[in-house]
Amino acid sequence: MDLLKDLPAKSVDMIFGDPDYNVGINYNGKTYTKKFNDYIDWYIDLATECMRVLKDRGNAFMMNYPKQNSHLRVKYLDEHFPHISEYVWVYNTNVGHSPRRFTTAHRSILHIRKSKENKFYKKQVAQPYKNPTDKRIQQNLKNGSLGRMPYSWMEYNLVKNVSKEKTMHACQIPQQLFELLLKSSTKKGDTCLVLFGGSGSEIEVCAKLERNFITAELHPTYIELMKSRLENGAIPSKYKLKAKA
Amino acid sequence: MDLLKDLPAKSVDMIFGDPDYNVGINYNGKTYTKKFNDYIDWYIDLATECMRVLKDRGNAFMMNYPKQNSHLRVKYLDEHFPHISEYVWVYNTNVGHSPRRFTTAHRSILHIRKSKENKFYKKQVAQPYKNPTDKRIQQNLKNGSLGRMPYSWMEYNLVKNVSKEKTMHACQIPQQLFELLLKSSTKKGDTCLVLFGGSGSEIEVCAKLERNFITAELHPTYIELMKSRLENGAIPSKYKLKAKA
DNA sequence: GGCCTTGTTGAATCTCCAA
DNA sequence: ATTGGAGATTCAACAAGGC
Repeated sequence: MDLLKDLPAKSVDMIFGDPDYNVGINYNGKTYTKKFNDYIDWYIDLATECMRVLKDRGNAFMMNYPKQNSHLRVKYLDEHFPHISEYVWVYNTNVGHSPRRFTTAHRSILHIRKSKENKFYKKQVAQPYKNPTDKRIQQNLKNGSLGRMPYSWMEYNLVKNVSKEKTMHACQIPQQLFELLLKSSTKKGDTCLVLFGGSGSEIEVCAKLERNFITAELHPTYIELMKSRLENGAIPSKYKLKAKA
Repeated sequence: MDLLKDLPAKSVDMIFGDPDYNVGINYNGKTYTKKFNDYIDWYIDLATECMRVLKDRGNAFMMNYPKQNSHLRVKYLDEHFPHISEYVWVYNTNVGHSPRRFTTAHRSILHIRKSKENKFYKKQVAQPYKNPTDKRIQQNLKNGSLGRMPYSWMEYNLVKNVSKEKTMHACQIPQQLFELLLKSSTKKGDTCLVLFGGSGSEIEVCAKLERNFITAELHPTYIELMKSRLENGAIPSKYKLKAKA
């Protein structure tokens, strides 16, 4: 948060926030649970700073559970920003099958724009058509169309424990998901602010796609992880990494 | 709304609400905000009455766009009911592709329970397993398991113009979606309250599955439609149909 | 390579017990 | 009485490994 306050206003093109959800998960020995209302107050402060550092035509994405994002939206965002969309990341899961309600298997992502004139690069995130054999679709493809626009919902698998992508970090999001959001809202050389770098998987994507990044992560162990990941992956060191230990 | 106020407290097992979403009308800034707030006030009143008539162990489902449901939840539901889940209905679409954000292709469904002890019938809505060839899954099936629990998100196609299910009503929801919710929360002979019967497709499902129903629809034309649908479908007249014209 | 089998584990949820 | 947090429970999905 201190790092965030030091950043100049209107300085970043894209923000991705995937904070702790306040559900008592153990992050390498530490848990960070607060009362719900305190958590929301903190979340609003965080979002306020984010919106300050975001450029007027930039895009911010905040991921959380639906309830938390509803409160952020109603108690803060909707009062200040008229252009907000909600997206959902949906996935399959094999845990937590409650007998009295449906199992939670999605997250909310709020897309906040400061103006209607936000920069957005639809063509960079074209998705494969659902029915590529359709005659009209084939005509589209022949005419140079790269695919359909993404919808407000996207399905990606959770990063499973056994997956190669998986690190020691407790709750990684799939790189593909972040890549979609990043590509949709930035071009090469643009600056992306990743709140809570976590395991560094977002940073890796930024580097691969040649976006500059700024990140903050509280946990020293994760910082080491991120650093080594960047080095071992032979990622050019010109990308700036700020870390708050 | 008047009909709703006439219903006795704690008298229905399940409520499904799919109200008008208050969209399609462009007001300029301030007017929009006022109209939106008026809408939310109305929506809260509606939900308040619903929760009054719902049995203690019943289930209510309110469908709307994410923003509207966020406001309902934060400004009313979360203050009174601790057991709320948000589900999403996701679908494919080929309209409304905005160049500056992802196309809205999902709706929010709030599942409100008055207590943790709500009646819920998991077995009636078992879904197919994702990997039915797994030996352990096959063992489950052999032991009488009907499948896995549904997740918090479900994909069903929109009711298209060309579909047989389609009537003249503007925005029908798929019968399968309603069927899932109905089966999960009621048994034969239970009573279901359908707010805004619309074209009567929900009523048809209630009748088919032998649930009693109560509904209200403002538009006389739709009431005629519903009636003829029931009659032509040779549906027993024991099911009570209240209509407010 | 595909197909079958098995290992592994959970930003899920439930159940206690203590404050 | 309520709340809340730690620990136990559960089970189905993914990945990997073997044939």
